[in-house]
Amino acid sequence: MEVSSALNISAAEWQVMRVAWTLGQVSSQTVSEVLAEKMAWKAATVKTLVGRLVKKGALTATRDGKRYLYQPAISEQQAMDTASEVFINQLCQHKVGKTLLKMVEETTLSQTDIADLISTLQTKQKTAPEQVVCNCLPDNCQCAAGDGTC
Amino acid sequence: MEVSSALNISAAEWQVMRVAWTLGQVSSQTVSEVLAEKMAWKAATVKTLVGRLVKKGALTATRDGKRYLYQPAISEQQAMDTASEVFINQLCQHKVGKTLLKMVEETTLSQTDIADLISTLQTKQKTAPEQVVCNCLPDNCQCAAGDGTC
DNA sequence: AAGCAGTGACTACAAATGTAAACTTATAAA
DNA sequence: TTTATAAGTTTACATTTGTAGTCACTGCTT
Repeated sequence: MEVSSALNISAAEWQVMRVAWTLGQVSSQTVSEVLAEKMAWKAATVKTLVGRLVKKGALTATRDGKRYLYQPAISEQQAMDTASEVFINQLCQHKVGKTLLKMVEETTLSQTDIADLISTLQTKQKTAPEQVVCNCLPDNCQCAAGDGTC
Repeated sequence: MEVSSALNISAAEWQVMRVAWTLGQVSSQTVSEVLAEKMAWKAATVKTLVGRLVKKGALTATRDGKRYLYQPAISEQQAMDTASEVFINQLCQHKVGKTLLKMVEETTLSQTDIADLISTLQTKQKTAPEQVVCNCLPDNCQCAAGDGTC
């Protein structure tokens, strides 16, 4: 089963979370400063976003004098994994491989990342199917080929 | 530069596009039937979605008697690549590798997909950096480690 | 020719999202 | 203690998104 507390974080909110995840604990002002150039948001916008994140349970607030310090209530990796899952599940399973390939091609990966990926892939290779069937249509795929390859 | 016709397709719309991409050409009724169990949408909902997709330029409509036949105006792979890019760019670059790994672990990939991935990774390995620096903060990373590793 | 049934077009509407102004309140400084 | 100010809280508002009802039109059928 899946706990799947979903907790969906929007794109704008995600930016705020990244700062919180990176710094561990932030004031809304810090977030504003950090995202100043990248987002050019007014302080009010950041406050709204932070407020929504607290309400959603993605951030926890701790009083600190006149202000609050916010800390992530969920781990970045967990959030990213959930987001990845949602993203992948939205795609045609038959084409996920191609898309993953594109992502690997377009992304800068570290030696470690690459080594881990290769290792995992080699293991998967032992039991991987010849074809991953398209799941865009119910049961029987009616696509051109008619063999589930879309 | 980037043409970046973005053309952002929502989650619900994506479901419709998948059917269109798979069948090449569809009537709104076909979409309804195909997504019947998976989405349980009323016919009206599908029509709205199709309408929006046409307006967005993701689908093209061709008259066919009393109805229209819709065909994708953009390729699935292109759409997926764009979506991937947007998704990846939203994440901390330092952690993209871990996330990609998770995706690879959680996804069913074909022998070909795996072979292609390994091949690409081995090539990247030759020029990959030791570390991918976190880009969650402006210039100087202030995270714990202070060395850009978040 | 009249009518029915399937389609598209228009309208609806709440929730989520992106952005932000305005108001209020609680400190820190004077 | 008064006050300036930075924070948080409330309110605002246009879009987008998810879902769907309703109305009008157009061929196919009798």
